[in-house]
Amino acid sequence: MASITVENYLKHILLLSADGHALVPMGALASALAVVPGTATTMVKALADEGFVEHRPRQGVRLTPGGRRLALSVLRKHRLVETFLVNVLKMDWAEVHAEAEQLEHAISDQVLDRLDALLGRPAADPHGDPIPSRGGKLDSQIYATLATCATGRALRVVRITEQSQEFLQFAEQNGLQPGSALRVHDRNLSAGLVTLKRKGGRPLTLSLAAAGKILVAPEA
Amino acid sequence: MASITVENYLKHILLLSADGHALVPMGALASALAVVPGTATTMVKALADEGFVEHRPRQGVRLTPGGRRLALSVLRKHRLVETFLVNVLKMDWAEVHAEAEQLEHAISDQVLDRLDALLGRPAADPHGDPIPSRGGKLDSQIYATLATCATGRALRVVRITEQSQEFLQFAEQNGLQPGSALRVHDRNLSAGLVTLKRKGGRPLTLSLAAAGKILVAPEA
DNA sequence: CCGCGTATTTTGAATAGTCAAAATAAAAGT
DNA sequence: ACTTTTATTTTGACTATTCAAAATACGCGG
Repeated sequence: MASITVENYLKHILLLSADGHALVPMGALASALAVVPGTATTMVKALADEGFVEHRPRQGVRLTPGGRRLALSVLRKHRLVETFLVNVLKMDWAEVHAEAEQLEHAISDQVLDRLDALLGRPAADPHGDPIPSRGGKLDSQIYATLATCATGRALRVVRITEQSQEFLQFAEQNGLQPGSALRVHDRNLSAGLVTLKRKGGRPLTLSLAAAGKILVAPEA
Repeated sequence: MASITVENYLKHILLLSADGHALVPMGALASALAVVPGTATTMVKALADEGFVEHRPRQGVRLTPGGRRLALSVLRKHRLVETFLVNVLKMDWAEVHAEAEQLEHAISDQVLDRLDALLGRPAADPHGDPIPSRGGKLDSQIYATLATCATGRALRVVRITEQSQEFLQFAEQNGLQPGSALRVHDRNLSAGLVTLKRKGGRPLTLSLAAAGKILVAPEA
């Protein structure tokens, strides 16, 4: 059985690697895990010995197929647990991340499967992040952000790419949950501001930095 | 934060201590936790340093009020999680113990409270064991067992005092879940056998040892 | 009171994961 | 090319938890 620590390392390598092939630099991994860089190096070498990752010294780490499989199963647990906490226990969208961080290591595949069925086998969690399938497929579509999409078109919020309480709470209070309908009214690059029109709401102005954290898709 | 190991030691001391005042011998604790006796001694001394237990060398351990509080909160988590797994996820009564063993250390008080509400604030788990209240009260009623109760009276199964898969499965297959109605038809101490009549079922014969693990209350 | 068996404690060593700080390699600037 | 900066790795040490095996204390039968 992989320890909680091992599961966390693998999950974060997966999350930082995006295309699943790029090398994740040690520094990035260490800071994601809140350990000093030396610790990450030591641990990554141990993971390499166990066949979970490939370590290119002074360049970074990459998951092996086996490591990826394990990482995806942890991520699946995390996102299904989040979905459960929000949809069934009615917890606040912005605060479930920390809870899931613990539960993802304690839940068995059996329990997870029941939970999945109870939730109706959802494809995405409440933040809009895709949930890996049981078979380990991750539907990673590329979306535009409010900072980059065309103005004027009808859009739908797909996902918030930021885990912090503050930001999620801010998004929620301004009606920017995944699923919300809106359009970009104006974008002023020199001022770094984006103005939105929400369906039946007052206009809202965001900084370009914040807008870049909100993924959107064109309204079907 | 108490580690998972600490939580487990405290929980088992609570479970082995019954009246909450008796000293738990090291050997019993060690075997409940599946560690060698020396390990239990070492750990108990550490727990004593942190104020969770009182250690009487060569006699045993006992929880301090602080240790008891923590132990009860772990036990509450364990039993509410079991209830959730059976009542909501429809898992098998006999297999939830091991699952809860993991989850009890990963679930926050906040999540637990929502779960408790979802379940209707139950007083006992699916095995019939009482669930400690949020305030840390444990309703520990003394029940008779099938090995000791009066014969002929209408009874109801209250609890199975045995965690093993085999036994729970056996009990389930023979209609001996908490709540089942039955009466003791005959008890033969010299042969070590107890014969039951279940409401609308064929008679069933149990060993005295097995009968002693099934707690019953007189039918209201 | 003495020796015996059993439960408990001690001692020494191992493992997993971590940090601090020194050493090193690679990248970047002049 | 030479120096500086920055990222990574190494080294030595520490904590929590565990085991194996040796030492010790306790209660019991004679």
